[in-house]
Amino acid sequence: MGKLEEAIQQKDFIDPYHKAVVNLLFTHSYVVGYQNALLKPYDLSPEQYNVLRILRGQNGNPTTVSSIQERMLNKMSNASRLVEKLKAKGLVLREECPTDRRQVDVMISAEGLKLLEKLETRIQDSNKYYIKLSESEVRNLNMLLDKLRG
Amino acid sequence: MGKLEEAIQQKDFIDPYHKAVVNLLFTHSYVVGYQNALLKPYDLSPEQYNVLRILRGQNGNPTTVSSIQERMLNKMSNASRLVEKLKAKGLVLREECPTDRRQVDVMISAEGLKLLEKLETRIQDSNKYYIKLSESEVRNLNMLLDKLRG
DNA sequence: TATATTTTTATGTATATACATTAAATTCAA
DNA sequence: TTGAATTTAATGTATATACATAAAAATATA
Repeated sequence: MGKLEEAIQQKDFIDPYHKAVVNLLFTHSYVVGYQNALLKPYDLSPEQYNVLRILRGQNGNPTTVSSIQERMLNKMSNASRLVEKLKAKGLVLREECPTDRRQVDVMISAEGLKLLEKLETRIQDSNKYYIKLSESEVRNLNMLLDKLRG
Repeated sequence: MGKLEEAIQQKDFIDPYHKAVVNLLFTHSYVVGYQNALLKPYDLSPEQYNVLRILRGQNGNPTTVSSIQERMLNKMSNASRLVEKLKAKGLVLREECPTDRRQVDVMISAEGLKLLEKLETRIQDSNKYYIKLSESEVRNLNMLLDKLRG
């Protein structure tokens, strides 16, 4: 795969910033491709997997839909419908919040936890396989992405 | 925005590789948000804009749909329908390839070129505004993304 | 307290994506 | 040279995304 210019046969970028935008979009597609392939047998999308992880991070405390939305990777996505899908698969529990009836309490189910556990090592192996960077380079990349967003 | 852990209130990543995946998805959403906002008044999606740039890069030579597909940022997207949209807006020309009737020759139109030109400086300014990295950091990021894909 | 404003979730809708399938044209091979 | 295999583009379909709007409940204000 290698250099962006060769991968997409484009070389007339406005400047390195524009190239970075294209590079991010292209690398995103590369990563999501592997994620989809791994998660598809389990009938999960990458964002659904992420929401399950968000819920597990609550250590048993219920979370509202808006709180999930804030933490989602795709800000404009739709937490409500996503939770609905996960509930239909039995991976989360959803019930009216007793203190505020507008809100909805969402929790990961035992089945959801089991699925996450089953996926953990597969994902770890997969990530290391297709991310062709050393650990220090990955840390550097994380630092730059954090800084990029300011 | 800053550090990923704070931005999405998640800190239990499997390892730096997994964090990089999440960071890429999140940063992608950040970037695409700005791209959408900029392009929306012109009724273009980021990938449509990219295809126009691919076509301009051909310097007047027609390109086939499969060739566009290969160069697109989103490998699984649908070049055929995207070209159809751009044609409906008068931004590209499309006609049967004379030497191979399966193929379709696509070219950017004068109107398409004019639109790209109009967008150029806006995009350049916008990119520099929301990518909060120095030029050397951006180059470093591009290098790491290229290397990531191997 | 009654009404307006805000918050929270759900829904509507157009577009985009992922992926399978179809249809037509070309190339390959018996 | 005829039929099989391949290539190319288009279409079908389910899901996801972007964004507007609606509906219900809570809070603020007159």
